[in-house]
Amino acid sequence: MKELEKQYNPQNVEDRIYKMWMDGGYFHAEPDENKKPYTIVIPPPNITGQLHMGHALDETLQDILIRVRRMQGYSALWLPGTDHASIATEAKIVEAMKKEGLTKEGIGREAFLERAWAWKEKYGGRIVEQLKKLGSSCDWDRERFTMDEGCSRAVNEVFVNLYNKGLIYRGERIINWCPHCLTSISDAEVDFKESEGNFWHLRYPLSDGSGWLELATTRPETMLGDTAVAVNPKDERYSHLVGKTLILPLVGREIPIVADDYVETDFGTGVVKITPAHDPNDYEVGLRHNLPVINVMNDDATINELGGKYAGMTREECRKAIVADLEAGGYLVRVEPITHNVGTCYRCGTTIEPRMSKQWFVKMQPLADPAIEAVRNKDIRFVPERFDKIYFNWMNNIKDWCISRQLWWGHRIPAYYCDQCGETVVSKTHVDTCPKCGGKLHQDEDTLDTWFSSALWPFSTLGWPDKTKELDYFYPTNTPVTGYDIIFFWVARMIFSGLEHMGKKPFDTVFIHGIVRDAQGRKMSKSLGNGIDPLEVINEMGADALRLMLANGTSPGNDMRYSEEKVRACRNFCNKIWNAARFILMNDVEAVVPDQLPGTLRIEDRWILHQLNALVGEVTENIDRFELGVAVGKIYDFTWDVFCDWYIEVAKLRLNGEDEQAKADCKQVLVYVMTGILKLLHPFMPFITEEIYDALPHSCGSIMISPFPVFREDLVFAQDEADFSRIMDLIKAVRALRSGMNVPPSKKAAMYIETKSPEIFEKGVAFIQRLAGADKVTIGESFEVEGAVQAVTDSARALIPMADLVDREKELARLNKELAAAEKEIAALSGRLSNEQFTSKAPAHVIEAEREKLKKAQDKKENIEQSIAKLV
RNA sequence: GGGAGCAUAGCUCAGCUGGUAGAGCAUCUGCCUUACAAGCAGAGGGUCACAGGUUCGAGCCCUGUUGUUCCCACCA
Repeated sequence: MKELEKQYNPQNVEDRIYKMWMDGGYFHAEPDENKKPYTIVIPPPNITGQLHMGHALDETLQDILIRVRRMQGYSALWLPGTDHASIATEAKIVEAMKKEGLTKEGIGREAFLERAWAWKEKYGGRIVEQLKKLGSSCDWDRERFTMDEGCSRAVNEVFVNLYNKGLIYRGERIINWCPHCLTSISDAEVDFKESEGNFWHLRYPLSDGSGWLELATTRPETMLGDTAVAVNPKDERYSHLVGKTLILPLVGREIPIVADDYVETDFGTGVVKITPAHDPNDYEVGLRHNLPVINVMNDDATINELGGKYAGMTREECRKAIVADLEAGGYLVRVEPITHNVGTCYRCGTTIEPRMSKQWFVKMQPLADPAIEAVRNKDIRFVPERFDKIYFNWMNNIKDWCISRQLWWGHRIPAYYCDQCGETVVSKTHVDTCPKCGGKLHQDEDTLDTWFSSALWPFSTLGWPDKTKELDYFYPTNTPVTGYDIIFFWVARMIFSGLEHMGKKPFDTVFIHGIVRDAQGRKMSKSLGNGIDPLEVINEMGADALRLMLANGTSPGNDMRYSEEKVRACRNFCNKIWNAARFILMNDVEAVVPDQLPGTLRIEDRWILHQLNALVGEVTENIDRFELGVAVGKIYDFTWDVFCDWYIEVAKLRLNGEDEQAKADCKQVLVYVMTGILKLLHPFMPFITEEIYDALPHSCGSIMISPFPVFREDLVFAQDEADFSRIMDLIKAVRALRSGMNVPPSKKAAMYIETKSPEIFEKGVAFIQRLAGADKVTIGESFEVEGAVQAVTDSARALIPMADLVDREKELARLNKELAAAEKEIAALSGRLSNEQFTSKAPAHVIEAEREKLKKAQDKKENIEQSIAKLV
């Protein structure tokens, strides 16, 4: 039998155990017709990423779910992998090249991609190694990468299918442009941030010299591209001007005054300058009124040659110059400070420039409809349910998805253009020659949005478009686990992609969690420097302590706060289990047969087995309902307050005794209950439970493949449970009494127990002696004891002769206080029970429970009264 | 402008379909009781944000108010 160290030391355990699991192949899942499948696909972390608390929470929750199902006999597949993260990775590589004095354009596409793959080889594995530190039981044999061959094939397949169905198209639209990343981004990738700005009130002169029109703008530099000014058609202030023209200040262009409903009469001056090339709303107005589109900016948001003397300036420089010139020209009326929302790039934070551009789009409406229906009819369910509203809101208002990126790192768009005739060919495989004219084809230079490939993750990773046995068995998957912040990016897109390409939903339940904040409730961020490194926490406290903290502290969909005290408390719990195990092992349990109970059970055995069994039932239910925090909280309480504080303490009586059979029986129960606890706890705390399981007599090679406990009718012992609780109540009452009188535990005293149920307390004599500081215990109906203090419960009175300590007046006061409390309870309960409304309307089990409580309160009151009588 | 979450002990949070409030940490008292001082035994501490309503009964359901956090839309 293995010896356990005095204190649990995770550093000595975790890596060794993880290796043992890997060597055993326990993480690997295969299609198995004798088992039910259970599948989770990991939200693929970025290859550039480093493990942070958000991952730690996400992975912990997934690992809990997958380990439970695996132990319950499912073929449980947790499919891992990483994301190429086009924009983030490319930015990092460009950054690194900059230090070498190189640019992307300088080295060219091919050389750049070589570097990128080298980068992936170097850093892509880092995050994977970090996931392992958490104990993640991913099937590493099936690890995938969004740009590996299979996933890339799926991407091309999807692109071509959607194109052929008319659901992917290329077009010139106004899109979100990041002047720093130099690429388009999707609507979902724009972060609106509140910022302080100005409302510049300008006046544009009428062409006929009859006066001015005042308007207000937050972006004066865009006036270079103005092609109209709009007013509301119902606005009587301006109706006489509609159709007239203005001379655009500084530029001199003649532009029309148009009427459009888009303009609100009560905002600003009720006049809007229209810049179709640089504002999505203006673009719409421009379409309706056939206005020219004048793009005055370059890719990097500097002013282009159409900007005349401002050409070459940045947006910011141009704004200053224009405002100064407008003021000098008498066109600036006033400047009004204003706070407004500015769109920024979610990757780099640069202000987005809306601009006209030719890009590829996914037509969303036909894809969104079935995706909405799947959630509406509960085919796919969000946990917690409220997130379906967020999903509906997004899906119902969805616009076409801009999927092309002006980046090199990613899936290159499988579209080819003919240099001769201009024909567009979209093909899964590389093509060189134009099918129409035989001319030379060149491939589109752009790549796809990184989320385009992650949208296919639940089936691309299982081998689609091939019909693999894995795809057949593991798809639809079951439970993606992710933060509410990526519902749009990932979850929504997996739903419509799965429905469209597989014809089946990608999963049934989306388990949503919140984000991990710092101790003050702030979001952890690099700029604040308040991030906590999970790896450091693991080093210091152990992975199990961190996992327990994350699991215990979370309720679905809600944010949580990280605090070191919480982890420390969990670390202490690890030590508690560890020491309970040490205690058991100290008692030479080699002969114990695992998973078996002794032929004869004592009252305390039945009590603990009843409690454990009830716990198993409850915990299983909680887990099925994704109430993981509640589940592990219950196991925690049972382990500490029930098993350690009571059962182990009473077990010592038999273990220290002479009766060898009793000793053996007790060890059997100890190991049985301990093993039950370890199994329940294993999904939450895999390392320590494995280490202890291995040290105890056990029946499986590893706890992670041992069967999860199930509720058993034959382990319900309600009567013993109730009887033992009565004994415990008396012990607690005596302890409280002694503590209140500052009697040290070492001071033993005789005890006379007056009770109507002597048979119960006869069974508890030894426990009372050990745990309530009694030496000789006598049980009967009534005793005459001089100078005794009395502890009263509903089923017994304990008289303890302590003449030197008894203060009659104090005793009387204490008992009267208890009497008053009992009477108050009786009044409340009997009031309720005599209320006909209550007895006729409340459910039977509630009434029964109330009667039971009343009975106990009355018994207790009677007992207190008798105790008082003895004092008088 | 639309929507959602949160508000419970000094702090951080549980409280599952309404049955009469819990944990961890902190505080106080007493204990080295041979698994554990990262521990053991006790104790104190809450008009469950506020105001109404439904109900025999509300922390939980409904309405409104306040505070707070967030999401979406977007303000020319």
